[in-house]
Amino acid sequence: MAKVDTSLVAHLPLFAGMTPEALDEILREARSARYPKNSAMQGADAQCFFLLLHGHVRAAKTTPAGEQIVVRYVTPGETFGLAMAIGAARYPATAMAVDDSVVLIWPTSAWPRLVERFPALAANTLQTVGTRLQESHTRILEMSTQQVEQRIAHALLRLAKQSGKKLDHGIEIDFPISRQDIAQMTGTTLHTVSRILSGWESQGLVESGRQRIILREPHKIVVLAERSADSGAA
Amino acid sequence: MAKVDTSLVAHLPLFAGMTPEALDEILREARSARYPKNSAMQGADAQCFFLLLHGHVRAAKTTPAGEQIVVRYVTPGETFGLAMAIGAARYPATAMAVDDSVVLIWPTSAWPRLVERFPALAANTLQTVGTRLQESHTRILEMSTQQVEQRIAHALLRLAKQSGKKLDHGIEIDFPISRQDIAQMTGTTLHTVSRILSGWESQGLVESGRQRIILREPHKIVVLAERSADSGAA
DNA sequence: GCCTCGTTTTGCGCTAACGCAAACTACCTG
DNA sequence: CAGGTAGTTTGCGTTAGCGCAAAACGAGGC
Repeated sequence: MAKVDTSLVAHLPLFAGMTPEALDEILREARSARYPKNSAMQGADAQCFFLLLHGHVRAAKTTPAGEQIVVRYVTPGETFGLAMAIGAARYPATAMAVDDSVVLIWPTSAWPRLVERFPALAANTLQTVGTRLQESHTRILEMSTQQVEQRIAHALLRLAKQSGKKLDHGIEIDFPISRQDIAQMTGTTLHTVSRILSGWESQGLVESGRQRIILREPHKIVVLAERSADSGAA
Repeated sequence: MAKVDTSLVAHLPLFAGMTPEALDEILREARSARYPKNSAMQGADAQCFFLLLHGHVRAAKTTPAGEQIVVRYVTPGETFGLAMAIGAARYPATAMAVDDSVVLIWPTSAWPRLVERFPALAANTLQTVGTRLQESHTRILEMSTQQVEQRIAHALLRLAKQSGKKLDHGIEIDFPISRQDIAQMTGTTLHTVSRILSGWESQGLVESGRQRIILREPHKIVVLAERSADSGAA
């Protein structure tokens, strides 16, 4: 098993406040793996937890009826599959690589030992889980109070912020994402997303194509996102 | 400052795996307070965190436009106002006692010390925050895929489960809750909630009045909750 | 017992968004 | 290069639920 270069991950919030030796010890328990684009990453029960090193991962939750929602897109440096840290035996969501991805993998069984030995690990994880909880609440707030157009605007701005590639003529979302995906992030249908993006495209706000979106006028999209339900159109 | 009886709180998940001495030491840092019905419990910045001993607390989040959503109802034994544990300087939500309530209060400043001294505290908190995160995701899933009637059914069943008082003719939700509150939990309007509850009432599923709801036929409400969008009506 | 205020109910019109269906397009495969 | 597949666009009819407004109700205060 190839050893992971600590310098690549030392700066991550997960490892904040840890000595190089501690980090080294933690990394020794991990193995790394590569997942090709569009491959599923998890089985039903939570035997591992992951740290994404490279690529992009989509975490989604499925209804009994088979409909899906996107819980989040994981970007490099983030952890996922933390079911066991919160005491769940099975993953609440499924993960799938949307791009060729590289991850570090720890067996779930290592977690209790690691936490006991390095309490900062629990504290750091608490921070990130807490942040995600707040983001969830924000999302619930948006779904409760905003129209679809505003929600899509917010979703795209968030994606651009966390995975945006700066171009000279805008910001491109740096992984393949379909209308359907955006619909599943905002609680609507791919049809509605398509209509709205088409509208934006004809106004020059975005440029988009097959699984590809470029924000040409991020500033104007911010305005759209913040426009309250009753502020008049056009 | 009156000392808190450890036996009242020793069994709480927050203190799982702690010695009586540790518990005692933690409780020594807390003070208790009583909040009358309908009083606000927090200022803007997160100077304290709370453990609810008695009563019921409503945690709500407000939009820039002044609309509110209910994040959750806190039941006795649960913590709230944990902003600092996740590194936030200000509360993301506001708390208000919906019943006469009694809480334990710790100063935010005590948290880092407590966590360092009792690592189990962080681990336990991680568990509860993680559980809440999952509940949030479930709520997002419901808002994305279910109709209002199903969402209301789920919300009431959840309330009944966590704060239901068993009567011989059903389950009563054990604190004052208005149509507006339910609307803010399910992402709809008080009008729609009222209409749906009226409908249920005329079918004998519930009995309700001013800030008061009794589930008369919990079983049938479960059926309603699980009915998928397309399953035909009556 | 009467008054007042907050909550709930209900009617009515409207529209944002869905759902279905069909056409179109880009990409990948053989 | 032809064919197939997955993603996207668009039209059209429908409707769940909103928004407004007014009335009815009920609880607590004076």
